[in-house]
Amino acid sequence: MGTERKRKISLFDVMDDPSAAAKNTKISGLADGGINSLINKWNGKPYSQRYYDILEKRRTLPVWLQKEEFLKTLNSNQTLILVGETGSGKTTQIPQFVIDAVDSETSDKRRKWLVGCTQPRRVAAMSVSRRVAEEMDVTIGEEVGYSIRFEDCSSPRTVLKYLTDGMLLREAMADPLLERYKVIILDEAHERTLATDVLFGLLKEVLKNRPDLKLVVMSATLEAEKFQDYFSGAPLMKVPGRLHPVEIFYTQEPERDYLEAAIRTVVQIHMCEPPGDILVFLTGEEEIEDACRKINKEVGNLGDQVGPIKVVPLYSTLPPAMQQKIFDPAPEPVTEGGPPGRKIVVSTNIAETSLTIDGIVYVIDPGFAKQKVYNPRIRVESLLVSPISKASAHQRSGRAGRTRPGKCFRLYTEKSFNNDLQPQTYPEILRSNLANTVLTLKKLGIDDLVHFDFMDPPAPETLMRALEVLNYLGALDDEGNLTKTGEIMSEFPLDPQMAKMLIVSPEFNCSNEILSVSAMLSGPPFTFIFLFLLPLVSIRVRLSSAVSSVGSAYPWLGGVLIPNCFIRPREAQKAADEAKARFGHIDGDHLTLLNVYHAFKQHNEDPNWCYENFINNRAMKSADNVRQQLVRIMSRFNLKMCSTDFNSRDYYINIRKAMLAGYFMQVAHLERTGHYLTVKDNQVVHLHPSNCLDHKPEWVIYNEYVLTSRNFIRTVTDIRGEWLVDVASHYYDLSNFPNCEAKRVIEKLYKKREREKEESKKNRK
DNA sequence: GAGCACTGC
Repeated sequence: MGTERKRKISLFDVMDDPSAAAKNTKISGLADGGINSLINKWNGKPYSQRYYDILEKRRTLPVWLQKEEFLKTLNSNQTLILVGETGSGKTTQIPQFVIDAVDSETSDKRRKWLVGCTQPRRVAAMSVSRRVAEEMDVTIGEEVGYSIRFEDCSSPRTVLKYLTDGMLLREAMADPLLERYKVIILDEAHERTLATDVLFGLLKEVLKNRPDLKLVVMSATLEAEKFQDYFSGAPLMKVPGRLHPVEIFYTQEPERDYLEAAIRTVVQIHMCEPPGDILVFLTGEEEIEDACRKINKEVGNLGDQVGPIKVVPLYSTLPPAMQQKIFDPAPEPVTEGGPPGRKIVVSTNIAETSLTIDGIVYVIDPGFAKQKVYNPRIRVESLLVSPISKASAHQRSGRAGRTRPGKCFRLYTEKSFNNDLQPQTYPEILRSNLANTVLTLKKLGIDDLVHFDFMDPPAPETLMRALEVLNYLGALDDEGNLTKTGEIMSEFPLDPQMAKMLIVSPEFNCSNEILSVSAMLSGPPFTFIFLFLLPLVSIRVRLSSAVSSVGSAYPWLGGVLIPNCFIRPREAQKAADEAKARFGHIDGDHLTLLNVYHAFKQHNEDPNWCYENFINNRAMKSADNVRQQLVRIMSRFNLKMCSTDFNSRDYYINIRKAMLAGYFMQVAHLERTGHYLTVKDNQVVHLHPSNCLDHKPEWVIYNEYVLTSRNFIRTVTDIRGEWLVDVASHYYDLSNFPNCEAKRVIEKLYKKREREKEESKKNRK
């Protein structure tokens, strides 16, 4: 042991590693020369005992065995690909290796350099940076920090910053060469989020212009060679993970009903397998709740011959208190020495990627997940239950081997796994509406999108659609160049339509109200579990997420997930509906949301008021947060905050007109047949039953097009046909309009306008 | 009269 340690010391002492000296001190009792090393070079304070305790554990991480190799490779290359499985320690250790190396070769001790490490999720950026600050024995926000939307926890002293990939993209908009950074680490690159994919292309350009910048791409398996090709043969390093073996079982025959098969498998495991918790992957809330009931019933029928079970559902919209239950221990045996209890977690993909549950020994994988697909032709996207990828299946099975050897039951045949599953899930950029992304790219100075070096180029049609939308919104001119309006739009963390509606809202004298509506329509109202208690050694961050996120991938409007501020508990649906009706505005759902926001403020943001009115307090707080951010951006561009007099007839009219100025491409017309057709695309759509209108308006704008049991438009507001002609005549240009009822109506409206003009002329004469 | 996989600025 001693020799091994000494060997390690000799390997690392090039790096001026204080821990090496500390080891020396400990082992041989030599304080000599170790005195300076007992001082933390980052903050000049003596190391705490805890530092050494953690260091001991850190050194056992697989990645430490390759520290020297890593630094050598990094030293002689501008780009490096690092592949590491779960438990290798790459997310926490590699960035520390990097800052040590940069520090030792920088003569300028004023340290005007920074190392950035991106994460796809905020929680990861926060928790990992906290952990690393602890490991380095510094205060979070000082030498080590993080930066996420709404929270910049870093200082001028910061040398290592964890940030979300989207945040780095935002920084690039202001600092196109990312000049603050010496090294950028793109972590979880295999997830291929929209932001990471854009960063790939951007960094490839930046590296050409900045020979002093280095890039480390960290990923979990499989696609590494693809990354290598993309980054012109950058060296590849592999770090082993640390997972227990997981035995994989397939079914002999394809299962007809995966839900039934999953439940059957749960029961069998519970009856026949040794103790250990079960994780079942299903596709959605309803299915999960259904499965939980059935599992309870079936195991209940078995009586006392089996141990007690605790069945826990898990999906993102579950209230946090309920989510917390996944960490409860398995139930105790009913009688002493009786059959042991078992916890059964029935979860969506959230457990595949974002969340880790320790103690899982058995995984049941039916092989399906809900995935978003985008069809640029009809500009509609929908959630489809579809087969997962091999990478995803691999990640799911890995969930069984966190604490000890486990088993994974795949409810499909081995042949099907080999032949039918695609290796990776399509990256988000191929499944998304790219209006927002294109706007960002334009702002980043990338003019030629066709020749932009995407790792996976999106369909030309998707890019064309995006350019078209941006042109209609006035963000791009006819040559495709960013306009002044486009510049401002790109600064808003919103989809282009919404950004446009905000920018023009002062002209309609209602920017205060449009700000509130926008905030209510955006923001992250999602509930998630936040874990402060991190495992000492390995910090888990999402490994593979073949079935991973789809960002701004909504039809038409490209990217607003309605935060449902209305709570509707199963046991109090009627009361909840009545409460909602009290906020209802007959002209539409947007105005209803405005009512809710105003009421929330009038009641001083009181959580009790929220509870009594079936309003989601978290969603409201989030909306308020978003609103504040939007206000700051508005002020930055001298956009006036104003309101029409509430008692004026025009109060709501102005708001509706301003909304139309952004959302004129999302209009539906009520046909004489009694159903709605979307304008120009002529898709038959239905008002979503959640709407609060008391009538069927002839024209509506809608915020969301959802394809479920029918084609629904959700969050709709009544507008007038005349406004189409007034506010968006460039889009409602009749020479470029498919022949339909709506066209004929608009034609009449134009003629009416003409007549009015004539008359007013006459009257003036 | 219906339902929401998961993220991000």
